[in-house]
Amino acid sequence: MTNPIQAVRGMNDILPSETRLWQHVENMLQEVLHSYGYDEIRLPIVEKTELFKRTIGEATDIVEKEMYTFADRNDENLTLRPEGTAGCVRAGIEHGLLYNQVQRLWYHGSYFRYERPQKGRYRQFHQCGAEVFGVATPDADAELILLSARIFAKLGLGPYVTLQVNSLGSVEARSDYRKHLVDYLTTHQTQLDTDSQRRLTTNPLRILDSKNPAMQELIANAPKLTDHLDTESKEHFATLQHFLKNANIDFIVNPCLVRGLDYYTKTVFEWVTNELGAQGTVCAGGRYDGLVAQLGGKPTPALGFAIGMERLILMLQQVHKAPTRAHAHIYLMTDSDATFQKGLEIANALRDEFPRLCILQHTGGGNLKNQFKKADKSGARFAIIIGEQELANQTAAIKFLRETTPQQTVSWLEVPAFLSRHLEKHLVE
RNA sequence: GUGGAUGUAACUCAGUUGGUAGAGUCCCGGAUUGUGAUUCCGGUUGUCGCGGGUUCGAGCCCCGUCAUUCACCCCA
Repeated sequence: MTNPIQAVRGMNDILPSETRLWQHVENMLQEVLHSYGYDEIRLPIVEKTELFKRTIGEATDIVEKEMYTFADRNDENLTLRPEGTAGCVRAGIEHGLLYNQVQRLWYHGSYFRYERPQKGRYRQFHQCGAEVFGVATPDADAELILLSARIFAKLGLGPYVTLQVNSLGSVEARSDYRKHLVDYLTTHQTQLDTDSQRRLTTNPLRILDSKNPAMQELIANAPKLTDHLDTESKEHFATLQHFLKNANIDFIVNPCLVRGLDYYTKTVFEWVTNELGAQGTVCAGGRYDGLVAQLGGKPTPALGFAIGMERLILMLQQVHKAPTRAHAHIYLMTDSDATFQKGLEIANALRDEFPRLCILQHTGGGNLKNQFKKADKSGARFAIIIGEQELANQTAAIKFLRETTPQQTVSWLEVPAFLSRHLEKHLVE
């Protein structure tokens, strides 16, 4: 045997034992988003590199060292998308979706970042994102957060997540604050750890987010972003909190919450959990009022969030013990070419009659004992046996695999009626 | 990019100071030539991640490498 080729590091196969759960989560997300009036948009996986450099920020880790970037055959510089907002805004501008209108969009797909894989963090990962364009007022922020809260509630994850919110203020207020913070930190430079020394020039706001216990006192005494907010942002943030309280959404204001991407303004929020080890953020988002104009569109306020699908799935697997296997409902067995042929006919007739049923017809030969073993494993409630005897009599033997009711023999024509009598209603409607 | 842990059967894992590769589950056959999940009997699991080195001899010791995993960094 030659050496088997393995998957690329950090890029995972989602196996049949997991896809049920993925489908369940995806269906639920789609349902909730639709119920809030969001429309799906499907976007390319590859964009021009320039798009991400201009939106995410040239000095961020994502752009500096985590992008899968390559030149195509025409020497165009392209990148596998590391996040969704940039492409969504690009498409919105390109197709005139953002001009003088309110637009609610959602999307779902694969993203790529070249990082060391870890629990809840992979090189190819999946996000489900939602974006709202054209609303400047904090009611949109509130609605978006409520939508995310509904998703966690519907998945039964409410008790395991907490909502953190903060406001970064306007672009001007933020850069003003940044100056104050850098001044403060520079005077205490000797107390900074090596990571923070580096961040002092690249991304000083992130120092507030440091996990190093030795840094906490220094951070606690640092100038507060809240004290440097512009009046409009303050009011915006206050109104948002008011809406959230009245909607009975629990949240905590975390003044140290700083998102990693450059384009955020005013509201930022994260849903975090303790169930995932170091990767606690399962959903994150915020407002980015400047981005549309920055990419050449008419100035348009906007906001959105993204959910990390792998993290959501990991949480569900950890918190509930979700059944993940598909169950057959009926296992159909035969014992010769002629009976197999008849079995195909009967199975297809049943599929016409009951589209929801999963009918597994045995293939691969073997005696009946063997076939019954497989039938048992399939999870089916009924085994339908078409042997030579049944073929001659135009009947089917139907055995109850999960209860002690004795096996019955019914004519071919009566099989559908038998099943509608005995199977759960939702399967045979 | 940095640090720790782990790679033995399809799966979960043993493997003694270095001396012929093990168990359970699964799978297959039989007890029951047309009836499963229980029971009993029998059987197949293998480049011990890969490549070097030390040794009479390496799953075990040494070096390298790849992968997985956890954490840092960063982020969903």
